[in-house]
Formats: sequence, structure tokens, C-alpha cells
Amino acid sequence: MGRYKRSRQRERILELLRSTGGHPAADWIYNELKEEFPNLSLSTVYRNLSVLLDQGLINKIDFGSTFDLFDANTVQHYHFVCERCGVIADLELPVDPTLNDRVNEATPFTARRHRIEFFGLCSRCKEPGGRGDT
Amino acid sequence: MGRYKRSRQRERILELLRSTGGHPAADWIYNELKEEFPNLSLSTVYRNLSVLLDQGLINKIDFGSTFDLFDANTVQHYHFVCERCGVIADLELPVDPTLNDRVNEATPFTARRHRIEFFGLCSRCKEPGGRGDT
DNA sequence: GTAATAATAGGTATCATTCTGATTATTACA
DNA sequence: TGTAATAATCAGAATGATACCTATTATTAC
Repeated sequence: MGRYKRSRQRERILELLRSTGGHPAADWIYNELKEEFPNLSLSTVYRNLSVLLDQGLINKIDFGSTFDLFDANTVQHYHFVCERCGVIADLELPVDPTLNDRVNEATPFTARRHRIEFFGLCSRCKEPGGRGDT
Repeated sequence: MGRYKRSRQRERILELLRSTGGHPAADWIYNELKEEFPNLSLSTVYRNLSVLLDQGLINKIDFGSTFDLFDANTVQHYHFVCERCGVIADLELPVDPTLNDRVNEATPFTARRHRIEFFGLCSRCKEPGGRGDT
């Protein structure tokens, strides 16, 4: 963890991530802040996201697509991915700490944390009359 | 699933994936087969990997890094990722089907499948006394 | 054996991300 | 507070994985 000087750009990126419940991509953040910082560079967004990651203030969702998504919810949680519309949602499901133990008992590995992604249909996509079959 | 003609290149890619227990990247496959097919193109490797995916003969590991890894183990299984050396291992751990049910009971989503990645230290990386504490 | 057509090689394009180099902003401390 | 040290910025170029394109080659159906 390096020593970082403050920057207004980084503070706003973090605020923005905290205020949206979602999981935006770097590009979205860039476009949102473009008005506020007319000279903002996409590099700046990427660099600050990696600083925030290093500081443990945000998390990165690096699965499923060719680009990364970012998340200011640092409480451990699982994700749900809708296979039809692609939306990614945080789950309220309590995190199961015994899963790591099961790995540690059954394998030569030492698991300290885990991540679960569920795939299926979100409530909108499975609605009757929607595109989902019943 | 489209109708595909056979090709020696694709057959060898599948054989290669089956014979290595690991999770190679497209680039590694390309280099392995370069001797056998001196004119092999990386495009051919990528195209055939996506055909094999479409046929359900292989799986793709699309988390953690900027490039995809491929896997001929099509039986559902979980993965372990060593945080020190980056190795990815298939786990023997039985897949838990009740996890999907828990999501379906507790959330508005319908989960049909899930994926778990465990992170920690592999047996080799935890050997020396300097084991990372929880 | 031949026509139809999918697969190939190899080159180029694309997209997300990282790096570069000159300039600006923030911090430490005299 | 003024100044030196250095991190952060911007703009654009570089990078690396993957997708696309076109002419040529291989496989299949008849």
C-alpha cells in the first residue's frame, strides 16, 4: 500500500460508486464525471480505481465479461447474474464461512475466502408474459 | 449448436486440453500445436475454442485475469485460486445443489446454477513458515 | 469425382486497460 | 507561509487478448 496524496477526482469516483448501488464500469464513471471534470482522462479513472482497490475501499467484479465492473460495497456478499439480461445483483444471502473449512479439510489447499456467482433469471426476465418461459 | 465439419486442428486442440489436467490459455495451445501445424494461426485456435464451447465439450474460466483459460473437464466443479502463485486447481469438493435453492427462497431471483472460486494458498505456497494469517 | 461449403492462415481491427512524458496539484517542513 | 519533493493529472500512444475479413484449402454429400 503506497502513500497516496488526495485528489478531487479520486474522491468523486469513490462518492459516485457509493451513491450508485450498481456495478459500473470504468467507462461509465468516466462519462458521469466528464461534466464535472471536463479534462478528465480515462487513464485517471483507471488509475484511481486501482488505488481505491489497493486501499480496500472498493471491489472489482472481474468475471463474465471482457471488462471489469466496480463496486463500493466492501461487505462480503455473493452475486447473481441474469443469463438473459446480464444484470448483476448483490445478494442478501448470508455468507457461509463453513465453505472455506470444507475446502481446508478435503483438499491440500488453504482457503481464506471464496466468491460465489449464481446464474439464472432475474425477476423481470422470468415474468409470465415476458420473454422467459414460465 | 451449428453443424460443424471436422478439422484436425480442432480435434488436436480438444485432445490436448483433455490430456493436460490444467487450464491453459489460447496462447499456450497455439504454441503447443505450432510444431505439429507449422502454419497454425492463433485465430484458428480461438475460433475452434469457441466451437468446442458451443458444443459443450469444454468450459471457459473467465475470471481473475485479462485472458480466458480453457478446461476440458465438463463435470461441474469448483475452483481454487492460489493468491500467491496464481495457480488454478479443480476441487474434488462435491457440488452443493442446495445453494441454488437458498437463493430461490431468499431472493426474487431464480438461480439455475452457480460457480464458486476459493482463494487462499496452495500447498506449495504455504510450506515455508511465513503462512499468511487469516 | 465434383460441387457445395465449412475451415484455415494471416493480416487487420477492436476494445479494455496500461504506460509515457510533460505539466499541475498536494504535501511536508523550514 | 514559501518552497522543495513528489504524487496526480491529461492526452495520447502502446499493449495484449480476442474478433473480424478475405482468399485459399479441406471436408463432405451426392
